[in-house]
Amino acid sequence: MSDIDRPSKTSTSGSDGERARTRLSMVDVAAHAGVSLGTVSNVLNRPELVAERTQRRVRSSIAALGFVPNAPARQLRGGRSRTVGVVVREIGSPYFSEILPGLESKLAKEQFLLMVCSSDDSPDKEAYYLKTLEEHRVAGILISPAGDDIEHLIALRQRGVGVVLLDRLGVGSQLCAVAVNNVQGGDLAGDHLFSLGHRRIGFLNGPSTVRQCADRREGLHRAARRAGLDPDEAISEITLSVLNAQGGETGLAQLLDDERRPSAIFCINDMVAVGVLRDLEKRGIAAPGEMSVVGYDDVEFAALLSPALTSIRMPKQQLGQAAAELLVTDFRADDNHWHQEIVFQPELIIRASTAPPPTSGQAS
Amino acid sequence: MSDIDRPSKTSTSGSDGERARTRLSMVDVAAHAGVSLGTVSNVLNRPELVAERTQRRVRSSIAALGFVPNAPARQLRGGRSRTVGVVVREIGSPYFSEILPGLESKLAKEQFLLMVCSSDDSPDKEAYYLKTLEEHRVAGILISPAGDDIEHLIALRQRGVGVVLLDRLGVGSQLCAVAVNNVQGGDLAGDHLFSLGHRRIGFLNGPSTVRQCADRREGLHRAARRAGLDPDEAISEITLSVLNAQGGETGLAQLLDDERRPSAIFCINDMVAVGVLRDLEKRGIAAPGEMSVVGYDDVEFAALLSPALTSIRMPKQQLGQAAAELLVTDFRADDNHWHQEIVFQPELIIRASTAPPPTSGQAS
DNA sequence: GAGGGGAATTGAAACATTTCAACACCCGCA
DNA sequence: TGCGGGTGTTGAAATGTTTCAATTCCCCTC
Repeated sequence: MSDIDRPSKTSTSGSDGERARTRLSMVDVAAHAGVSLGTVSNVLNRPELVAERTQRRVRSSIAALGFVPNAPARQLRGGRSRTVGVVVREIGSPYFSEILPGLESKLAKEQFLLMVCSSDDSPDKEAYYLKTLEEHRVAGILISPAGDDIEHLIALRQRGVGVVLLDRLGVGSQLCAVAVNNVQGGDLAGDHLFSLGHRRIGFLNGPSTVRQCADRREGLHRAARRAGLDPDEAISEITLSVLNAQGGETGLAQLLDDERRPSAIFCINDMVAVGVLRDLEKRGIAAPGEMSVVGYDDVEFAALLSPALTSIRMPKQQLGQAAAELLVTDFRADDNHWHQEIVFQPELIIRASTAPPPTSGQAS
Repeated sequence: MSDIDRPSKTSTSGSDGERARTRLSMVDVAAHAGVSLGTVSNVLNRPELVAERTQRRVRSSIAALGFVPNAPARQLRGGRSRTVGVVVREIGSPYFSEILPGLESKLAKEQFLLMVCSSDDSPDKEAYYLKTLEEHRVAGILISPAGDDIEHLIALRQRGVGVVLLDRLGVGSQLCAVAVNNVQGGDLAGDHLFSLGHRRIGFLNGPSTVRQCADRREGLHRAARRAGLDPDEAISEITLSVLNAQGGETGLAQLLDDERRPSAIFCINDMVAVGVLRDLEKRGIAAPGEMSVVGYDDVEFAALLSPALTSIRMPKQQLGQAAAELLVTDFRADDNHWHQEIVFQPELIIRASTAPPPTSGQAS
């Protein structure tokens, strides 16, 4: 139990000189079956052109030799590939891991293989991955962009790569996109807190270069104004560099140090909220008694936290599926293709982490 | 808020006749720069052979034309590719999404691209993906196998594809493997419960065709015997077909119907435990007062459940990283390569979901 | 002024496919 | 007997690279 960091390495027998030197090619199959190269290809790609008898012969040669077609070579001549790239901002986040299954199931059905990349919110790493994916001649790319600028994605599209924005709208609709209305999400959260009577709320946001973050802030401000408050007065925003539980803890510390401590906190995602809740408990501050907390994304376990987390639900499964569908139709629509934007609406899920502020002030 | 299922589709302007017809190749670059094809290739692959002046000329032609190398063609001639396949059992599970980052970061550093596949525990789907990955000539495959049989993986290895078992040991060490000792994990959980005084525990297990499940059961039985109990008496095992919260709820229902209701439940993973906790609360059964619960995996949010979940921690980050490292050395070790198995030890994390049984019976 | 040697460049073969025009064969019909 | 028309099959070109032996060029030395 204590040697968790000291894995037991067990080097065991078995040097393998067995690695196949050279792979078999269709030429070998053709020779073995006594037919021409073209016929083997036809058996594989247009069997209706080949006589029954010949087909059987070729197929049994394939099986006998253990021939495995070479997809790259195939693609070289044939053109399009059956591969799509997925570039997410943080592969480990529950948010993306709840989107991925929707993507995967849809694309697997269409026989696509997924190349999954994590930009870790770095535009450089994103650029590197995009370049690499383009070199691999993927049929399309699903991406949740790291930065605000998406010119490079439009250019990519013009070079013939299908592009669908995930969780983000394009500018001037030059790209297909699937997104959730983040302004609305921020508004819902703010509206909920303000109408509970909160007059000053902390906002643990991500960098505003991330579009989602900027949008949610806008929604939050809108809700404040609608409640008759000055956003700059009512909202104390802190920019986190890491959007996980750790970030939530450091953000909370800053908010508590504030001379005008807020009575509620809106967190940019559920992981941040988790950190806040965890730290509130450690500090002996009651939630929601002394401090209300709202999360974002409504990941699967949000309902199971203590207290159960009020959050903004994103239809993640649908998001993934819709994106995959858009990409697939993008392929099919050979020429005159119209860019589509699908916008889902988020939903406020009220649970146990929000309540009116301790000394319910001047409610409007 | 109510139209979450009715996304607003906004078809907008922009049919693009812009799609590039034919891609440029190195031949075009060569022509533009006034050099031969071979020189362009050298600039890209062995710049030390090419004169400064020429390099500059070629590079500026590449930039001017917007040339993008063709990775498949490259691979065709060059041999090995920079792609690895990852086949997990359930892409959406928090368990795998906590392993993936470790893999990704390590392999990204080595300039590999990840093809991620989800077998959904179906050997057929797994076989399909393995075939497809092999056709793509991936350099290697990291896999958490769906079934017990891994002969096909050994064969794959012999055909020259690097294979590393993830979260599972091979038989007779014919493959590299990274795993956590599951027998030990089951033992830890059982030992904890039995020494708390529980004499009958429910075990929500997965299908025993899954090796991990069989191993954990073995550990659990071992702990029972060590506590002087007959495993068949002391353990009431239920096989779940789906290992998520839903499965946990249905499993709990069965355990409660049992004429000899257990006083504790050991769940095959944390998601199942989540379902159990959720349903216990719904039924008004106190945890851990009336029913103790132990999870497995110790996913990130286990500590945040209510009550905080006692669980078996797997070093997931390290698991991913170690697997990636093993695969990379597998590539480098050209010939006489020794298969390595790295076994991590799990750790019991005691939190608030376990306690002595209500009427502490005859403690040994 | 001839020859040697190193650096830079070239040309062609090779990689494993797909595609397509051309060919062979067989059958029925005039 | 010759001929048209399928149906199957073939051969060769094309795809975008890498690799490597061969070649050119230039400078230096004797």
